[in-house]
Amino acid sequence: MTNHIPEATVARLPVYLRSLVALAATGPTTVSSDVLAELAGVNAAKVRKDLSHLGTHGTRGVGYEVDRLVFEVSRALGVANTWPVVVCGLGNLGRALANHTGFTERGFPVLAAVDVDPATVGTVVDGVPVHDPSQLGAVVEEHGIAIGVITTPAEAAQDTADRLVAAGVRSILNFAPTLVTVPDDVDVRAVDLSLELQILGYHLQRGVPVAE
Amino acid sequence: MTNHIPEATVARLPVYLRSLVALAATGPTTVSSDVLAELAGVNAAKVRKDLSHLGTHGTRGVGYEVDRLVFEVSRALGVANTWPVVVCGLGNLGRALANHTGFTERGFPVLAAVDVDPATVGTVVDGVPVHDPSQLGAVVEEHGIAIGVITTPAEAAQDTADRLVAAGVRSILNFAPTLVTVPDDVDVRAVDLSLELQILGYHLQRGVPVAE
DNA sequence: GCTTGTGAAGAGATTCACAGCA
DNA sequence: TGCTGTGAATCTCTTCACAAGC
Repeated sequence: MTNHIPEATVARLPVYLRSLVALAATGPTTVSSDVLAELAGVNAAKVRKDLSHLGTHGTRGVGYEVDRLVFEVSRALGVANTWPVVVCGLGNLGRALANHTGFTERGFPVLAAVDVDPATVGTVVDGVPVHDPSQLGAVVEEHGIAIGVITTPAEAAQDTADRLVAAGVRSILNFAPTLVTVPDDVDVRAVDLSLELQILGYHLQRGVPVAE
Repeated sequence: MTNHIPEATVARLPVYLRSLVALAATGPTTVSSDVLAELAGVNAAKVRKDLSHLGTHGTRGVGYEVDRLVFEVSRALGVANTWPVVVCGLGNLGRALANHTGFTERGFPVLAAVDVDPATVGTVVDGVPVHDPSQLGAVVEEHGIAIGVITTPAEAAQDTADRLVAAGVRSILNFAPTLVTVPDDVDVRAVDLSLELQILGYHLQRGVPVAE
């Protein structure tokens, strides 16, 4: 039932949710696995199997009720929760993320930032107060920070991760192009922008496109 | 041999390369699969199997020669090539990426940008000339653009992708939170920043950390 | 009719475990 | 002895295909 959703499915749930919300805005009250598959860019069997992990009930011959599906996917993802975020490192990327409206919209408000630059510490950038890294503990406690985003240079990433962990943060999104090591009970996801380009470059070089 | 490297391996090659380059800077001339595994955050058997796809030759009892491995991984990835990039959409994220030094360093110089804002079209932002979307064809031709990065709002993403494809671009990195549909011979990779946070949020809500 | 839900088959990736070699 | 290279086993995810039900 709702227990133990495979990781591959979890990674697709936000995509379904996105598609369903967009669909709901355009009218239809029910949707078939075929249509949802098209909207999400996957195949219909996968949609059905994924949704079956939520203990959903579509109607044979008809499809799924859109509103109910939005509710069930949202609940599975825990979208009702709000998880405050701290952005660590206000370079170009950090600033862009601190200012990214999509985060707040989806329940991930950026409530604080930290940076080593004494000139920015103490100021408010795009509505986000900037603190010194040494203050992370207090910042996390004050704002109930649940997620740390690392946008420092690679050299500072591990130190930043250590500070986040020490401050009690157990979820980290790491944009620095380096591995960060954390205790087992901390969840790290890495996003390496250059890596994505390198993968595209690999295919370009081989002249072999990949349908996706 | 060098033919047909599994996608999962391709996705790890840049990580190995990153680790190897960092390692080379610190001294050792050889590296075992064990050590490389540690640096890259994977396990040793995976490293060996991945490298075997490159037709590498380590030395039993010793390990791999670092320089040679850097060369072989680089060649497999086609890192010697330079792939010019156009950034489409100069919002916060687009600006950050246009200005991202890591791209140029790794062979993906951002040579042009496009944006719908008439006030920025014709100007140069952080050394990158900004054009009108209608000029994409000319821009691609002039700079030999190989990769298009989409950082527009979701509503404009499909239109932008269509223009890129029409201009002859066959590799797209899509940051817009929506599916873009392209012909089979075009390679699209999607990076959805909110999606990454939603996956972290899922684990938070379940209280179950994931070792990674 | 049409579409779900799901066992079973298939494909791919990971890990094991060990023979082979320096 | 130490470490690679790799078949075999295992695990995970995907896809097929069809019975069940509206």
